[in-house]
Amino acid sequence: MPRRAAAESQRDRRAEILAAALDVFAEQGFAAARLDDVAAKAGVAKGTLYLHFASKQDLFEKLVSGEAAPVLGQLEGLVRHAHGPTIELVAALQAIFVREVLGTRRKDIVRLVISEGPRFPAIAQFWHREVVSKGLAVLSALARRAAARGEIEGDALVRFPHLFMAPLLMAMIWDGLFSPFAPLDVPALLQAHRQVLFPSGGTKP
Amino acid sequence: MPRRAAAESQRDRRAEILAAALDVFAEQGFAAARLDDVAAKAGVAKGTLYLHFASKQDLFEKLVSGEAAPVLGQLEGLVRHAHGPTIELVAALQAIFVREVLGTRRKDIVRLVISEGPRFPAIAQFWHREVVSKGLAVLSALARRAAARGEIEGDALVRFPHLFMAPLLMAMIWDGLFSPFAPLDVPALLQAHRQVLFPSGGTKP
DNA sequence: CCTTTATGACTGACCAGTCAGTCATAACAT
DNA sequence: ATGTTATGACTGACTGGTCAGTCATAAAGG
Repeated sequence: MPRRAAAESQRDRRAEILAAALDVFAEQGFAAARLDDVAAKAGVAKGTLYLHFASKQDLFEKLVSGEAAPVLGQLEGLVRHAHGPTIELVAALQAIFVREVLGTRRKDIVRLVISEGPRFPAIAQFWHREVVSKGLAVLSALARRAAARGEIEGDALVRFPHLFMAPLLMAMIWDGLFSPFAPLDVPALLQAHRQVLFPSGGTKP
Repeated sequence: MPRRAAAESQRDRRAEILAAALDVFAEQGFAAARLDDVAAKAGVAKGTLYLHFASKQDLFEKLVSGEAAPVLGQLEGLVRHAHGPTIELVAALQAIFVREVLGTRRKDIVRLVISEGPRFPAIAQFWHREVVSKGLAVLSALARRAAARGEIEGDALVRFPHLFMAPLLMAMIWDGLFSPFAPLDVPALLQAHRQVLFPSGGTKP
């Protein structure tokens, strides 16, 4: 086998293991997850896990630290090359979040960070530095743009872009907890949120 | 010991065990929590736990199902006997939440429900029925009141009272994850949220 | 005494992590 | 081409430690 192909199959293996690990960790949580299950789901022997990751914790940390960048990139690009009413921009950002996070297994990563983060300070810190603070900076810029265009009043959203995120976070948690017996109409929730954020319908009052 | 006193000391024991269990479960999560630790912290032997609870899971379920009612009662009372601008009512509700949930170990209960709920459908269902849906009903009534007084526009908050709760939820999660290295100014966040909800400052435009 | 309540040593299942051994493929030799 | 040796990814039975739950025994209460 040429060196290139070997390196590729190596990466594939690793990716398979990470995918299996996501399944198992998302379903069981860190402590209850069994590496035998991860190995079985990945179609490898347990020993193989240890050729790619140093320990259960290492596997977990690699898993939740791996998927961060691309979505943030999309958001940043959208805001940087923005034109038109900010309410439409917000709708587009929300749609990206719904499609790329709520609609994929990335939501499970976020839920794992929320659930297990308190016991893994390194993960919490990484996520705050690499994801949360960057995301909030983008949203704050968005709020500044809306204020400059006269679409919103006050500096509340510039100082606390968290207020953009909060309903998205709630949707994610609701989905994990209650959706089997009390589903939440997320698009309607987000539309309602835009109504609240832009009471005049997105135009200068 | 008269029957009354015996029953009381029985209840005290139980309360001590539940308090210790909250400490341990909140710190470790369900799976990693050790009942030896709970017993030690409660000052009893491990066998004693099984005189009060049938199993680890039973203890956990009793723990997260026990603390729900009183706070909701406060909220309901406040809204029922309301007078004055709704923005002040909202500020009062938020203050209750900060004092009675964020400021106590009740926040740990909520975090446990969020983290472990997906693996304990009975708990998720109980909380949705007894806490979440009741809380949302109160908040929806609040929104209807504000709309009737002309303090807000549209029906977004009536249909999705979730939008009241979302920042409180975010504050709770942020506190558990990031507060050691990136504390959040919760009162300022909530004030900003009120600014967004009541753009005209709480008076009819 | 006799009942109720509490104890903590014990058991058995469970699981992270190990490591001696296998085998497909690569590299080299003829 | 064909045979020979080297490599290292992969395997899975095994080990040692952990912990939920039990139960024979002891204390406390009346």
